[in-house]
Amino acid sequence: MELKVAAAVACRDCALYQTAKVLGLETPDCSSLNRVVLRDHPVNKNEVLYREGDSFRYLYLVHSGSCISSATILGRRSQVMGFYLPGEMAGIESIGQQKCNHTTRVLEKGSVCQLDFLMLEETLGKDELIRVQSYLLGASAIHARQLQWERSLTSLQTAEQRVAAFLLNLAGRFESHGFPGHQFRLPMSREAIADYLGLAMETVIRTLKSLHKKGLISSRAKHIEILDRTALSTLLRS
Amino acid sequence: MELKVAAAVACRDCALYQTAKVLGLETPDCSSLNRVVLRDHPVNKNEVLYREGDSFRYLYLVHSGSCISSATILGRRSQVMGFYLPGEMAGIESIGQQKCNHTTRVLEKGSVCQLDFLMLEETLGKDELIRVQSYLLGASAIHARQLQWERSLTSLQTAEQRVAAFLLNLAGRFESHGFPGHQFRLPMSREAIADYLGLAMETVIRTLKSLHKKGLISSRAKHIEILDRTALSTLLRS
DNA sequence: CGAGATGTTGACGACCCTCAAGTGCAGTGG
DNA sequence: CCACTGCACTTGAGGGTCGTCAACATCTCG
Repeated sequence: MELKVAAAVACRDCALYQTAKVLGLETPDCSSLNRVVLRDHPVNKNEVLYREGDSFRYLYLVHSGSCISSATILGRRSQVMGFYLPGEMAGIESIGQQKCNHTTRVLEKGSVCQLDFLMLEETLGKDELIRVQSYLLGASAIHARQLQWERSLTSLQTAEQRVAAFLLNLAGRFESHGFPGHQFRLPMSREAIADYLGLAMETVIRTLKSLHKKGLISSRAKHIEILDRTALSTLLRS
Repeated sequence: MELKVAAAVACRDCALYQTAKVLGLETPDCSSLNRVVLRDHPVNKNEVLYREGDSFRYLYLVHSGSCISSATILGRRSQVMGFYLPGEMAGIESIGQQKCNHTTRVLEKGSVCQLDFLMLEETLGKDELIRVQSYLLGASAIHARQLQWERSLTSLQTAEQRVAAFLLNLAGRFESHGFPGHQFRLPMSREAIADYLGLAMETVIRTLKSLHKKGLISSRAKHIEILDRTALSTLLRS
């Protein structure tokens, strides 16, 4: 409808590109890169990238579109664990393990680059391997920071705080990948947000409306505009 | 008072020992090991191992006693992020980053082994470095799994579910380090549990009492006994 | 023994989950 | 162009859970 953003990261802003760089795969003709990377592979809505229990093999860089990942934890029904925006890397949460512990599917159709993680380890020399591992440790750390952020949602008491934190987090992530952070399109349904935040869908809806009425955001369908970022942040400080 | 367990892991059950093994530092006289590891260093209650913002340098293996870590996230007051039991590694959450993002202090006095992470990287040869990095990726993955578990607390609706999940998690961790899982001493205060779980202290107390009355656990001061593990697990399945 | 920290209990009210009914929108086929 | 269907979203009413506050008990340690 309105601003149907064909949001896509430039390759140089892409995390996989960084990976490729540390690999020394940045040759002029990209021949080495092409051995381990499948580039700009189109994916359709609801397509599954990988499933819980699959043996771990690939990292996916979301080039355009977006993904949602879920997992069954604590023996409960599958829960939404996170979202992958353009420029972010899916599959990273399974590094260091035999099997994937998330199921990740496409939320909005787009394209992904795919890196064969196993072939990487087999193909590389020692020096390259050291750089790759070192890079992956850094990537794991970034993933861990996001996990810690999500973990701290537990201590946010009100639905208003959780929704505000969610919007600010999305804004920051969009910005860090080169998109405007004050105005964006929510890739996911209200229900997915609710599941992710541990709230009921109705509560998410009412909270968005309430923030809208207070003038802190504009929320119309999937289009979000952040009008008063400072006030939103202040909500979090208990 | 009662069963003042001098809970301490045997060195072979210790995560640092595993590290040392992958390092090839397992020489008969331990001379190499002693270069990077400070062993069995006694620590007192409330002693700070490292502080938020410190530059990252050491990994700590809790040998006996226990630790609590906290962080300021979302711009709020410091929040309890986790506990380190005997056999677990503190500091792992800062791997891949310049600075520590947690403050970790001693909850019950005991002793820790300390590994100089920076000296490690300087001292080692390529092959050793590859093994270390590979091991650390695995350790990060374990840490990430615990983070994911904690993250999923958000979706547990009732206080009863959160407390049950907490007790089961502790039980599992004690067991995986060679201690009985059905009966243990809580190292931390009710307040710390509450903060960790995102609940009020009073709620934690009432919930423990309620679980006690239902016959699922026995809770007397810091002493916990798990009487019906199956029923506790069932509580989590919504 | 006394003082401060930690833990416990009760009363009350706000917040949010549940359930249920209703609205808007996209895609389909006549 | 219109009805029709399905789905996501919205709105309202009611009740339970848990946070807050305040008083009190117990534990710990000098």
